[in-house]
Amino acid sequence: MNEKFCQLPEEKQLRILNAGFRVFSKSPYRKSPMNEIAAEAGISKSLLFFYFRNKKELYLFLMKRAEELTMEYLSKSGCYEESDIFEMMYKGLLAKTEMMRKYPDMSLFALKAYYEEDEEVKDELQKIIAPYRKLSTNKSLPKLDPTLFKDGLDLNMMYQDMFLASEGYMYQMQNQGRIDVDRVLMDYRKLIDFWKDLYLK
Amino acid sequence: MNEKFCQLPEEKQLRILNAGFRVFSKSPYRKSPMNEIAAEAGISKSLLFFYFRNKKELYLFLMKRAEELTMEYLSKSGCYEESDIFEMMYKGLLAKTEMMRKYPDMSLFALKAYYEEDEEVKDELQKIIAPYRKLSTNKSLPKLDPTLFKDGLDLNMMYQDMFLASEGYMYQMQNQGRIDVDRVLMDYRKLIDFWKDLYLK
DNA sequence: AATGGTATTAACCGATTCGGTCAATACCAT
DNA sequence: ATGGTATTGACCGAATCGGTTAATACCATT
Repeated sequence: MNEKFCQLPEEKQLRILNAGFRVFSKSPYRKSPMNEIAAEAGISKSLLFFYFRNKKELYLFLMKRAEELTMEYLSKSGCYEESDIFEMMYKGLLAKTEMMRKYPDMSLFALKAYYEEDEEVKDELQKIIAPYRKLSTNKSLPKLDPTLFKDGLDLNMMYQDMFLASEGYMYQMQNQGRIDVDRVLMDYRKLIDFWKDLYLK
Repeated sequence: MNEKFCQLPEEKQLRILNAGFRVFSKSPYRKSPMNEIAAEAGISKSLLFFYFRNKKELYLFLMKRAEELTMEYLSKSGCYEESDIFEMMYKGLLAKTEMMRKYPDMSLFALKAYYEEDEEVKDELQKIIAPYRKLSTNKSLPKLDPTLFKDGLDLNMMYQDMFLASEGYMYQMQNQGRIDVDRVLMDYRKLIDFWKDLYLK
């Protein structure tokens, strides 16, 4: 990546980043042309090639950024320090919605990159993705104090229920073109409170 | 579509259908080449053009088939006649998993087609999709007998929870290359039973 | 107004890919 | 051998691709 790119005003950087996320999220690597990205960003193809030597460099740069931003937003959300599992999930989704507000296509891009198999980028991509992989470990149940929950409750099933519903939530959000972030958050908050009432003593 | 296509042995028809679903589900219409579909199906491009006059015809044919098959599988599952909401959801997902067994990429194809905006197919596509649209109305709560459920339970929230978790389930399934259908069904059954225990009196 | 450095682009290139055609071939029963 | 059918390789013109380069627009300083 050309150093000049970092010196760009943030608004322009964002436009280019999001254009890249957008185009690469809609087609596989090979089928995602640079001129489309340039057009989407409102700059010429030549300028895009000035900032990034070639397509591969741009693609890997985007993946690296996606990983960095995800880590940053998640840790900034404080969801890791949260001991209350309900608030932990809420903070997690809060972080994701804020990311979607600023980078609407980043998570879709990352998901697609996760399964990208093009020889030209496959190997180097995997190295960048590695930290991402550990992150998806939160499918499994964290440690909980059983005395806080209703007697006889299967904590594993409870967590699976909540985890899946959250995934479903994100899924629904992505399949909507425009996202009313505040509305989404309110709905999710209601769901969390519903669970608290349902599961806690 | 050429009449000869219908006279093909089912195995070969299936190969071609699934190849189409697969390729079109990975890229937008414009970026999905016929020769890739042919190769995936194990036939020559010429033969594919013998069965379908052009790309547009194949694409629209696939969408029509996807819609027919979905309707067929769903009504055959008996989920519409089911009065027990839990069993209704189970039967619904059962139908979907059976579809995924036979047509692994069909639902992804349909989802992508849902948002396809290419001028070449957009208008005619919308006509075919119309029935599909009504189907997604089941986001809203069906009528339920409140006396069956635990007192004070917010039925609307309950349904939203279950609906979202089911969506999350499908989502997870699709992002796995190969699907262990039986395993998936067993897990979902456990989830349903968990809900029954949780929500019913 | 001339200068010079920087940001940006239009025009171009060779290679590849695309949708689609068609004449030729493989296959198979008679 | 024959004749019909299923299937393909080779080909076409047009478009698209990644990438280069020489030219231009822009802007502050003199």
